[in-house]
Amino acid sequence: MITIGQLAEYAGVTVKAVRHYHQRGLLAEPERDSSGYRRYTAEDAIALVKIRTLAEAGVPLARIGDLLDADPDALTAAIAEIDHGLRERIAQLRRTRDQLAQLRGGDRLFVSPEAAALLDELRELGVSERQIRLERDGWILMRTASPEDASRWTAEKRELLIDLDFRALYLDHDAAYDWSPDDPRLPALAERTRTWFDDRHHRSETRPVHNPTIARLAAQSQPEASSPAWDRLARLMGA
Amino acid sequence: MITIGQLAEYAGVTVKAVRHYHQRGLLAEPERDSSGYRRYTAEDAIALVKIRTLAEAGVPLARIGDLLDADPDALTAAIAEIDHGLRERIAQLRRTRDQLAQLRGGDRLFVSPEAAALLDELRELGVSERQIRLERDGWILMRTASPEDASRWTAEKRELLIDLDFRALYLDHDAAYDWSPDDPRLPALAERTRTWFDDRHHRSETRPVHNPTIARLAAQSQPEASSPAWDRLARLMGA
DNA sequence: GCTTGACCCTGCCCCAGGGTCAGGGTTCGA
DNA sequence: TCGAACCCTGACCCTGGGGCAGGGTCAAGC
Repeated sequence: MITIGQLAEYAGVTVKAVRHYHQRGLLAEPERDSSGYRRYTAEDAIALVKIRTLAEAGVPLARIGDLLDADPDALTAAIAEIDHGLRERIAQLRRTRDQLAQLRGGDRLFVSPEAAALLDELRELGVSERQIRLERDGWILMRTASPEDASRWTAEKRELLIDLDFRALYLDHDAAYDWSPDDPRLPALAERTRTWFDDRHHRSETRPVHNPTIARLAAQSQPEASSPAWDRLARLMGA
Repeated sequence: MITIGQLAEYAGVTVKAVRHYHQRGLLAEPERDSSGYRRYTAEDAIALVKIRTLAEAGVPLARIGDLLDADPDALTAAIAEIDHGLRERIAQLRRTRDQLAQLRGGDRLFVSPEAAALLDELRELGVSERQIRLERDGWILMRTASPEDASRWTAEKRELLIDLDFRALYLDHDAAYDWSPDDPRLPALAERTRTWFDDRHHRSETRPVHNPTIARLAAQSQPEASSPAWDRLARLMGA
């Protein structure tokens, strides 16, 4: 006959946990000795190890209670199911480890793989970090609005980047961010941009990504989403 | 600017969880629109994904708060530590899977590997299941009293079992459990047992495991731990 | 015989990480 | 213009215990 402390240590749980299991009806209350202490037998130890094993597997205590006085077939089935859940949790934890590793840097955690690839391509092109942040945030917001559209548009934009003219325009717009709104290069840039759009339209290819909703989404996401020069550019192109 | 529902779906958490993170100060409260709705930016989405990633790794919310506004070096160190914990948890879950598999049968979960081997040997010898339960429960209780002693005694008992005389005695004591207390074979068995003990003692080998404390422990652990015939045997040997 | 430290008892409140419900107001698409 | 789907706050509930209070018990050493 052993005490609650010995029992708890045997099973590797706390005394408090044992009392908790009594309260929940998982473990039968044993006899008390003359001073009111609980006195346990080997059978209690066996029952407690079973409880602990199931609890460590993540089985809720309420279900452990049912399981322990279920018939062996039901127990076997339940164990198979619990084991399956365990395997899944292990897989999940492994995925979490991968994600954790990405937490220290990079955008892959926040955007789709396609968008991440797009951002990498822009980086390689020499686009400013400010502009890349802008792009990234735009894609994040787009995905919240419509993941499928965002995915499609990402692909389209990556195709567009094959076009050397588009690349040049993109880089120039990026550079123009910091220009003075009176910069004489702005009208020329606006003209080139408009011509490029018209060309594409004439060749009746897919319309480039310039959905106003998206533009608005992106624009409102950050204070740096516009600049005096860009505002001027927008007015010049809209005219 | 997105709503709380869109934000939550993006990060794969519930709306309630987002509000919870606000309350805990993990995620800054964003601006409200004219009707009091929270309006989020891409930066909030990024922050939320970070929070979720850490939370999924099992980091307590309070610590996540500290981590998010710690310097990058501290973050890197913390991530390494968290990843280590994650790896340990995966190993732990794997162990739990093994234990779970043993839950359906066998004693290996409850006794030391040595004691399990001893029980197997007894089974092979043809010892009754009742007696094996008795042995098992005895070892469980002994381990709660003194794991090292239990381990040593287990080894000694396994050595003893090599002795053919001891085996025969063990099996006869097992069989005697069900005899009538008046059975004429009892005195002879008691005599044989005593002779065997004396022989060992003369050869001054290690004293066999017959510590009274242990006997008492085992005896009190179960109602079937004694029988009329055994009681008689004990009296005969004690005389 | 007395003290000291390690146990044990019950009962209570506390924590994380939310879920759920109540009792509203808002927005949006058909 | 109406109903569905959102959003708001606040309050209570849940699991699996931890911690503490306030007290009783036991065994060892002096």
